[in-house]
Amino acid sequence: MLPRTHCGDFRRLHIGQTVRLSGWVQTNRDHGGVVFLDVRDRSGLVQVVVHPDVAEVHKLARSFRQQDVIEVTGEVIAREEGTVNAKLPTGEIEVKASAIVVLNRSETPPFPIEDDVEVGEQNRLEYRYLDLRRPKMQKLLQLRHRVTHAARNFLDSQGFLEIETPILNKSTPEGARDYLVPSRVYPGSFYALPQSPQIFKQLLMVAGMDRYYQIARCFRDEDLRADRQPEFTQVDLEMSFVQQDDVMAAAEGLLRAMFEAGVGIALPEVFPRITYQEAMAKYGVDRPDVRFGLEHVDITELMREVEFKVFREPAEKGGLVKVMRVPEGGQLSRKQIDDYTTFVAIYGAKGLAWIKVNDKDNLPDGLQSPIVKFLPEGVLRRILEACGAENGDVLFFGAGDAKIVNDALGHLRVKIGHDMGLVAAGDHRFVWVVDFPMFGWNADEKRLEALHHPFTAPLPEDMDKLESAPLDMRSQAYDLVWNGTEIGGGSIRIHNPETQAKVFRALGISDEEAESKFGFLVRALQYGAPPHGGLAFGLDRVLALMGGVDSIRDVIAFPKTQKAADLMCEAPSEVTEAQLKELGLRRRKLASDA
RNA sequence: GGAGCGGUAGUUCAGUCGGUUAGAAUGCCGGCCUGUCACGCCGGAGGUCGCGGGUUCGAGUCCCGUCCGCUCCGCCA
Repeated sequence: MLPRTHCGDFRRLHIGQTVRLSGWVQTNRDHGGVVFLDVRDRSGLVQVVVHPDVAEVHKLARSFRQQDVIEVTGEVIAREEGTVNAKLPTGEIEVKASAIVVLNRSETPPFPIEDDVEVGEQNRLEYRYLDLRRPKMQKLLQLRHRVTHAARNFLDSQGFLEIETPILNKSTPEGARDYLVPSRVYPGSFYALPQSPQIFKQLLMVAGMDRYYQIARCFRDEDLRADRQPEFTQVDLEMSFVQQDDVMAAAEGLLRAMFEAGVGIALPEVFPRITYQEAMAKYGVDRPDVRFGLEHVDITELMREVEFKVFREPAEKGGLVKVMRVPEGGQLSRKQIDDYTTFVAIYGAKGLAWIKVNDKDNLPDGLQSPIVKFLPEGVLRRILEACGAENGDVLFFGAGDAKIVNDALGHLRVKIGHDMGLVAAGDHRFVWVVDFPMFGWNADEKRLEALHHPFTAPLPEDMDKLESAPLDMRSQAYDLVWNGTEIGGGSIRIHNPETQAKVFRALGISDEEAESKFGFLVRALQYGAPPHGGLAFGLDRVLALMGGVDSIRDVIAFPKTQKAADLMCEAPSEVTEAQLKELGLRRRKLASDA
């Protein structure tokens, strides 16, 4: 029996060699005398030629349809570098078939199994096994394999142990909504699927495992986006006896290995860092895209004295006034500016003030703007100086609540950066964002909440602010940002029980509550927990960016829709009355039951 | 919870101001063609215009509701 040859292995073949290929019939063209079969497997496409003089094979070959599965035995009669036919767009090899075995027939597929054919998402997801047969999807899953394989190799080489943690967990408060699994043995009680292996990896550090990693599935029952699925994968790691720099260095090494394997690009040894505060000030977001400028300038102080209420009131009442200079933005049409105004409204901005700088040495007449008449000449001059305006620029202003101003101008900055072609193709910029605030303010519940998670260690020098000024406290948390997308994040954890108790109290978690919800962690910290910290990469996001696709669905073999449904197997689905009864649950009364 | 876009042949789409029998491309089926490779030529089949209701002499088209897909806001420690 001949060894099977992958279509993509044709470079190893030589003319005259007898080969056996198997795969799917991509096209079948019959030209009266000769049948041309394009046969594809995951590694490539070859053209098989069946001559009428091979009678029984010829008759069979004519009957094939798209996606029939066949096995062909034949002689290699041409290669691209060969002599017979120099142009073979279907592959670089031509095989003259002497025998064909039909392994299976196929229905006509519901959509073409080809790249560059627009197919609706609904069809792709319902027939995912056919969608995945397309070469592009094959390549994306191959990319995923290479990257995870490289991650495992790298982490293994650094002494990390791959350890699995439970999928059935205790539900914890805080954080995302849990997916719940009812317990049969304890009717009325539930497990929760892990939002991340966070607590378990900390317990593994207490357990002396020193360096842990896991390519971990995580579950969050929240509304979805192009970059958010109900279940997703993290490359999760944790290290003992380390400080922030050690974790970041390990993460940089890991990412370098993943990048090299995934896209063959060598990343720098060390990634630049920016503080959270600086990121928010310059870019309005905690995940800055640093491939282009358009930085923000805070002019709140300048606005305290002006008459213009729209700018003065935020300055007086703890809000924010920012300007973003767009070089050469003076060419923007009124319609484009109106579109940007509509755009910032998404983020709650009530308007978008602008000034076109026609002649900066002639104030105020050299400025074209609906708001110039409200601002004194001296203030205008200082605004222009503050942002370094030149003739031909446009300045956009945001004024109001700090979050809204930052959201609006932050997103506007990215949009204009793309619209004006400031983003160079193939440019990859990584930046660490460090010194995150320890807490955020939950206005609805009127309490502090953990910005990262409640186990994150504060910066030691900020510890004394815990009672006096908790919102000014910074943590030892860090995020890694790639071209404006957060691809990973982590922190140094709290490793002594006293500090952990203080942080719980600051978060409004009573000692009793802490005991009932995190008691096992607190108890573990009491038994000599080593200093530790770690990080997790969002694998799906990393792969989507590497693969140049817009949605993480394209790098997940069997993803779900925006409403968290699996269109292929029709999950979720109702279960039988008997199953529910065993769980002590009752079927929800449906309108159709009435 | 909210905003926007979409749903018409197997697929991707067009369908004007509400007006005759809802079209195109591709795929599919049949026939022809001795080297094709987006092959070509001839013929054919294929439609619950997402679903329900309303307005109208008349609805793919207008209105209301609803379901599904996508993008975004909220949400996502």
